[in-house]
Amino acid sequence: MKKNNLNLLPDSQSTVGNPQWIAAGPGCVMVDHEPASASQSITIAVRHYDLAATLTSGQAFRWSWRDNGWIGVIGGSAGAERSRWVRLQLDETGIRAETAEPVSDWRWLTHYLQTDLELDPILSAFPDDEPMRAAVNSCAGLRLLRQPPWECLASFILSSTKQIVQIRQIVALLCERFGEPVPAPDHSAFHSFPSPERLARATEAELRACKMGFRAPYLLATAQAVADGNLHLESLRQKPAELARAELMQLPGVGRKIADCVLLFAYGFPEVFPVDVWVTKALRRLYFPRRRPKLKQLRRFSETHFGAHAGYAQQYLFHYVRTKLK
DNA sequence: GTCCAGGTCTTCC
DNA sequence: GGAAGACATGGA
Repeated sequence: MKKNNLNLLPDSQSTVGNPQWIAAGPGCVMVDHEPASASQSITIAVRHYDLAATLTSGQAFRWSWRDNGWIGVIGGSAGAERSRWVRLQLDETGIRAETAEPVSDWRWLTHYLQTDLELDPILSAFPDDEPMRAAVNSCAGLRLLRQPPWECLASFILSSTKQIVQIRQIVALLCERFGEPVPAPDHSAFHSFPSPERLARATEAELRACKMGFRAPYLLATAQAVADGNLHLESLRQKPAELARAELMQLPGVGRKIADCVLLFAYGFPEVFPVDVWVTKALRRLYFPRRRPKLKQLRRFSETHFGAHAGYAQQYLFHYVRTKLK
């Protein structure tokens, strides 16, 4: 995986208004923004943030590198906030963000990117062993995003036995066909992630036409469950991880692994450690090279070995094994 | 052409 | 409870 070098990206200037500054990240204080200072660009001061690794490490599936920036659409939670087109660039001062329309409150972005999170205490809490040292050294600055639960849940239902590049294709088709248009520069076409209500009205055949195969009935039934109020995604935030996981696993097509991805990438439960084929490979190769522990044994090991920030440790191992140990 | 992909579900023992 | 096979599709 190609990493962003701080010196690679040009420090282009905004053509609309003056950019705002947010001081964030380790040792910095978040500045509160009042509606009076609406702007279409901002620079968020961060340290230890590998934007490329973070946006391409299999957490989110809608980011693409174009015109010297990372283009994406960030949606709100529970439909309460609109979706916005955004371009991100990393330079020596931080993450520069551009939007298509003026923004007065940028917390939707800093929350998504988790730019106010101090990374060092998390890395320091990892177990002091060779695999973790190697994983951290190979992708220092990798972060966990905080995604809208519905988009995260639906995307990971589509992820089963799919390569990340294919998940991206399916999600792109789904957004194009069922999402709402989102304002973007030059009248280019971007769409929101479709709501559960919209997908609940789709037919299985329409969903299959997005190349999701046998996952179509799972996505449809889950969209209907959420749209009908049988599962309140927002209420899961307040629950213990075990209860939230059990509720998610009631949904069709959602097993332990997909539930854990949602708990980690959308709700931010720090101790949750999703075990997929790559993490299984990493754990067996790095921690049990002479045995071949079963999935259940690996889960038990991961629950005790990686500590309070096991979720972060998992993402480092996942990215490490995918990019360096293939 | 074959293998495999950020799995889950059903069936069978 | 655990193993095995089915499920769609396309990249490598």
